[in-house]
Amino acid sequence: MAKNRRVDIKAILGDSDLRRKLMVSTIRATQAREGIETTEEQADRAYYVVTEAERTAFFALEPFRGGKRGRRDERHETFVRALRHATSDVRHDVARRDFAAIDGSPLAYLRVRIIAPVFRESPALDPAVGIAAQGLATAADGRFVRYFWEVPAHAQGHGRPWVAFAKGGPFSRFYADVFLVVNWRENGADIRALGKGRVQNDQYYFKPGMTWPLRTQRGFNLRMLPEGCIFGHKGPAILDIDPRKALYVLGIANSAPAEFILSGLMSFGSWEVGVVKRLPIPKASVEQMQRISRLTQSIYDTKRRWDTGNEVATSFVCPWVLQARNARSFSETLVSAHAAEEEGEEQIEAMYSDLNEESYRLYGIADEKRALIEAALGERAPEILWADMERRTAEQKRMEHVWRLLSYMVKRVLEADEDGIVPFQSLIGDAGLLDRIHNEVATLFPNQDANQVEVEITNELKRVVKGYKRASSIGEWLEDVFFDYHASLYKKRPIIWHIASSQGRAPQGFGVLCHYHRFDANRMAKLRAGYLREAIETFRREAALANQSGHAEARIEWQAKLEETLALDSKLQAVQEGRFEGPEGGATDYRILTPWKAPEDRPKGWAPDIDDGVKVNIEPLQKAGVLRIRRVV
DNA sequence: TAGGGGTAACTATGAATCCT
DNA sequence: AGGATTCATAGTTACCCCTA
Repeated sequence: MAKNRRVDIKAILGDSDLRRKLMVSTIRATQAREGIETTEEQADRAYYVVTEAERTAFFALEPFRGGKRGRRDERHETFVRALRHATSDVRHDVARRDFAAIDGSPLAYLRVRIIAPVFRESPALDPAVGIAAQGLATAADGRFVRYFWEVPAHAQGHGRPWVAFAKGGPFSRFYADVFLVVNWRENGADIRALGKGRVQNDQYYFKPGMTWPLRTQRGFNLRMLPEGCIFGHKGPAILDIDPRKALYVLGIANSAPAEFILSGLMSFGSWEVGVVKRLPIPKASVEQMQRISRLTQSIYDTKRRWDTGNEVATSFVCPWVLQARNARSFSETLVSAHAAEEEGEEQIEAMYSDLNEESYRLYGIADEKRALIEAALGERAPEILWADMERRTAEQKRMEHVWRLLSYMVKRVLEADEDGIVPFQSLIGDAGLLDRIHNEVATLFPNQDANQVEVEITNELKRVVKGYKRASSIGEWLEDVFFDYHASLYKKRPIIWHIASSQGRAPQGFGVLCHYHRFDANRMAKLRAGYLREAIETFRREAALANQSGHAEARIEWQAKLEETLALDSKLQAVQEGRFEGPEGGATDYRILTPWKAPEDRPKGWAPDIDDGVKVNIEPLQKAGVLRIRRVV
């Protein structure tokens, strides 16, 4: 893709000579387009008048419009009086430089001239093709909103306690995963009971439509809203759309000319409902409509298909590298995953460019005006397939693929495990994590030699790539890198918890991975009485053995592991009991302190309520310092 | 009640700088 | 040199309030 940097506007405007030169030539060019010959001198004089004269007058005539309560329109008279300074509070003289400070203001008049015909010829989105409305505001998102992975799948869906919730989110046109859920027990009884939130337009909840993030600096971006979701105040929606026109509207609204029109309508940095309602939707022939719809559908499909490889998307199937076909080695797999991404991205770029072409045509905007619009829009956010990895190098993407694969294998191991607790080292009757990962490799790469794949994975992990911690083996990666990566992939709401006897990259005497969904009071007891007890006994035995056989160094090593693990056990005991001393919520308060629950309703000891979310439940473990990384939330 | 608006705070990122 | 830390910035979110 060609790199075209934007002109440094600030530098030009900061230099008065440059500014003058630029403006004088622009004035002459603009006049010439209207068929008026202008000499350099004349243009220079005009420039002097509007800039050096320093002030621009604004007249606030709106209050004199009349009409409403049978009052006469007095704007003319007021205007004349204001010219003579006969009235106050009507005329406002504003310094030119203040005016210029408002982003885009120099283009406002131009904008009106360009888009006025569009408004005359095309009906507004609402009510012509659908209705636009704000949605649910919980007023306590921390209490009512979760990432979908935080709550069990069987509790999610329309008619269940947790419902998919579209509330803005990162920039993405056409398609965006709805990765949040909102507590909608008994029709949102808890949210309504709190009384602070706003349950608005709920007759439209669960209907299919489109939604957009209210505030984004990267431009207007509309996406499909699947059936069965609730939409939010800051994630408003367009609903009740004729299904035959839905894709057409989605395509048009995401086009460059639509963004230009919308940005002319917005007064502040929000794509308010009122702004989107007024977007003119051009009339189109059946063929034109089909063409736009086809392009839109293709971009949507491509983006959605890509998301099936994203572990933290609701549509996840398996990571991208496992979707690669016909690869004979792991490194070929990586190459093919990258090729698939590049190909998809090229396709959506091309389709988006076609869509823009078609949209300009439908809006009746010809080349000359189009050039002005494109200049005003500047460089628009490109269509990107792997948005999380925008502006990353091929090396970084390659490493990300490797980490995602390992992450997926850990997830599978934890989900398959009967108690959801997997120790790093093998204990009696329980294979260690590394062995199980090995089995996963064999299962997931049935046509390749598992050992060979592991060697290749290890070679990848050894590479030095910016932003990725180097690891010299899969085991090291699992111990030192996995949890940190998992916590950031899962946006500080990890569901696999790495409990260890030491933090950071220090070698761990003892470590386990626990699946948060199943890590209840019983599993905590089992962790201590089973896994930890067994490790402690082993370390004690080995220390004694080493002592007997005179291996002083080995004895010291086993002794250190033993002490570390005993310390871990006593920290876990504090969490298990919900011990607290000192001030409430202080550093030595190891209770689960659900902020929205009264002290008597909070869990007693380690009895986490999954509905309270990861943030609240992981806190005591973090405080006790039993997690592999110091800070998760 | 619903739409609109202001702004502090948070978060991710990347460059610069410091530390070992 | 490589990692950790700091700082600045842009983009986004949370919270609160106003008004028709």
